[in-house]
Amino acid sequence: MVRKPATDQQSIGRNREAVRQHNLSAVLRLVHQHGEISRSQITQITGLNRSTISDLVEELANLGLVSENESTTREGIGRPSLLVTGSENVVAFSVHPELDFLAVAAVSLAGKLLLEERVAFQPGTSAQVVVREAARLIQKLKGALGKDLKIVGVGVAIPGQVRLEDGVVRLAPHLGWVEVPFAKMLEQLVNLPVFLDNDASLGCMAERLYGAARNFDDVIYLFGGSGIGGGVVTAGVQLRGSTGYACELGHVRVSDFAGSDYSGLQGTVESLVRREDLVKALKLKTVDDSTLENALLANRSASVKALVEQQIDVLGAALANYVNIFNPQVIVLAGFLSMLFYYDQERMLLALRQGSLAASREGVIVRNAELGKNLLLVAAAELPFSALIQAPATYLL
Amino acid sequence: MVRKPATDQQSIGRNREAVRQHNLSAVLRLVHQHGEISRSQITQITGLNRSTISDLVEELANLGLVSENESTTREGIGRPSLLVTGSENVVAFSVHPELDFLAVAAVSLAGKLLLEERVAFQPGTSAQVVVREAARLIQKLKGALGKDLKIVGVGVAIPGQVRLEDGVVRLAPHLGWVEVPFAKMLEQLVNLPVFLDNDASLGCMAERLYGAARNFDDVIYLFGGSGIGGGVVTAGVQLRGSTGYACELGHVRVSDFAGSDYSGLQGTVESLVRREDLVKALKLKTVDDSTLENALLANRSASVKALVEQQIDVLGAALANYVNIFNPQVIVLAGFLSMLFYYDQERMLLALRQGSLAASREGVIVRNAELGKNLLLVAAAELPFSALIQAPATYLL
DNA sequence: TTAGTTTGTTGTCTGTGGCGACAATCTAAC
DNA sequence: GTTAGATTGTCGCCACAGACAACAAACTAA
Repeated sequence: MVRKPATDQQSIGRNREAVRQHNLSAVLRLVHQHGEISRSQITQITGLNRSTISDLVEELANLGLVSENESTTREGIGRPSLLVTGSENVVAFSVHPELDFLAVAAVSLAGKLLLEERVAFQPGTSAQVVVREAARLIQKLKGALGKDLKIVGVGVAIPGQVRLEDGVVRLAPHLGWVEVPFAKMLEQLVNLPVFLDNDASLGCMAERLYGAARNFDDVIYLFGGSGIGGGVVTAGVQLRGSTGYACELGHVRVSDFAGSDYSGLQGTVESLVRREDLVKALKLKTVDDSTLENALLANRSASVKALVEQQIDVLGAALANYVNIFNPQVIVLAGFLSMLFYYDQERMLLALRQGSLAASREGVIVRNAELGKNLLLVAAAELPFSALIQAPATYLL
Repeated sequence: MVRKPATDQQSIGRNREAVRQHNLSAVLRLVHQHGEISRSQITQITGLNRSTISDLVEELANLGLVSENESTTREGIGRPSLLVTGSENVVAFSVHPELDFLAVAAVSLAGKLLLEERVAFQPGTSAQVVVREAARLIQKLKGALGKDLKIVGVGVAIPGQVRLEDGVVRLAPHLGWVEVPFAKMLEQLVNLPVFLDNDASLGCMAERLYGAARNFDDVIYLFGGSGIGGGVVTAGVQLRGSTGYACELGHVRVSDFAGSDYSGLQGTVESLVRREDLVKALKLKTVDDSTLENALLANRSASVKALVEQQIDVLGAALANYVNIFNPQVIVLAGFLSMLFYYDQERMLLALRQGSLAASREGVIVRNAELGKNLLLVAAAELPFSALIQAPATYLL
């Protein structure tokens, strides 16, 4: 039951069925994205007729995907419009394996994180064990959620490269996984469709839907953890590449420097902008982001300052490259990269300016991410949801 | 009458009109791309019913956009299908200003280059003069083409950055143009809608439609002339960026080298892989591509070899960056970059391998461009044609 | 309470694509 | 040359999604 993540595949010809499916899909997408939206808003946004929207919403309600409620707030003139809400009974599970923990959550179609479980792991735990544990936690959550549920599937955020077609983890350097058929393994245990994606791509999607890149159609997202991952949205569409391995923004070479990154490449951003170098320079052991940030801002030593500034310069040059390539509207920095930006905003922007073409960088906004650590759990659930939204009438059979 | 180049803007809701327009558009696009295509092929590709296709083709024929002819070749079993051809009476003009010449052509909807005019110019000629000359040549071609014409518009290939919305040339370093409202200027003289685009983007589009990247949906195109320009297609869509200045692949920094490129950026591909360095090293004056290639391959001096190999290494590293970022299916090298690839294919591929992630580069094909110097004239005509194809029923009023 | 506004509902209409039957026109085999 | 088989074009009819108009419902503002 391995399935591709839903891409907006539009066959060339368009027939009646396709229209109906598209419109159902459009309405459900609006409901899902807004959490709660009035019929009249749907009418406005889609451009369809009132009666058509009425019909579409009724069909979605019959499918058990949305529910209609009378508005509670009294605002505006005229008859109040009915509010359409994503059903709380339609849920997806999300799974997020990381270096030293595993997180599993249940998320409702309305976008609410219903339940969450976290388990600590030894670094280097095998995929086998992680999959088993994920399956166990999913069963546990399923039990806790009650009976009347429609379960859409499982979304997994992987810190590494994923083959989207069949959910194989090609390489997750920090986890030490190579060619792990994660989706297949987990599907056999939970008997649900499992979708995988790269964590940074999901982070990008989440920031675009709910965070710092909301309402932008051309976004660059950079996440700094143990390595540096990236996500790109152009013209409102997530960049994936021919086989799903695009957006390796951390592995872009910007220098002749001979040090190498986690994947053995030289002179890349990831090899020059390293969280562990900061941790080491600050003589810390802890790996908590906020602790690191506080220590960084409190520290006054020249050597630390030089290191940070060097990282800022490299990151700024990398951003300039992305700007020349993508001409984005907004660049969102997440993880420890946020600290670098906060540390000396002007310096980073200067490096960006120096390396980019005037026209390309015009109007570019650089800002820090808004969403916290639950980001990825909500975003991963988006994978099965988007498959559902793609084909609302048929997906749940 | 300035217009945006057509982007596949689909409003969220889909009504009957939109369906009809989309299907008309899809059929016309197929006819245009294939030049000549049978009804049954259209039926297969679109997935629509025979009778629907019949209806759609009839409507397009009534609009004067296509014509139907009986097949001349006798192939296959069953009743032979009617061939649908783009009308020869529907034409677009294309304009290509370069450093030392101006080319203007008339291209039919069937994709045939009907007529062409070339005029030599002094480098540094003002935009005013170029526009006037372009208008004169367009009028001349119009006169030569006869009476029964439907003229779709004018497409212009600019060697520089273009604001797509209103056709302003922001910066064309080799021409010495800054902030030139080229589209507006030309429209006032010829009274036709004028569309501008970057030359490398158009080259990319042309190679994808008719050349080395045919049938690929994830393409990177690099053109080496006096500078280096790029074009990118991802998931079948041309990358444009938020305001149209994306794909400046030549201005991507890959080194700490302090030399700067035409736009003053340091360590970029364009600053390290320079055609004029090759010309100088070979002690040539001529700037013809084939002469340069012959001289390069004939030369045996160690210093030239070192220079070429250095350029190959830099270009390979840049390609590796693009591969990590875009995960393409094919990389197409055009202009003098073709020579570098031809000179030592293995060396360039080695550099690519060394700088890219294994998964990202899997299956990537590197090849030279196929289309010659008329490439851009045909591609530029694509701009007004794609506006027509976007709205076949209404575009010509 | 009334006028004005906006929205939901219902029944009807329109237009586009699907479908089946039949004719047209080919190839292949005898 | 003839016939069987296959594919395609055409025509008439049907189904169905969305548009539209009229009316009812439910609000605000005066």
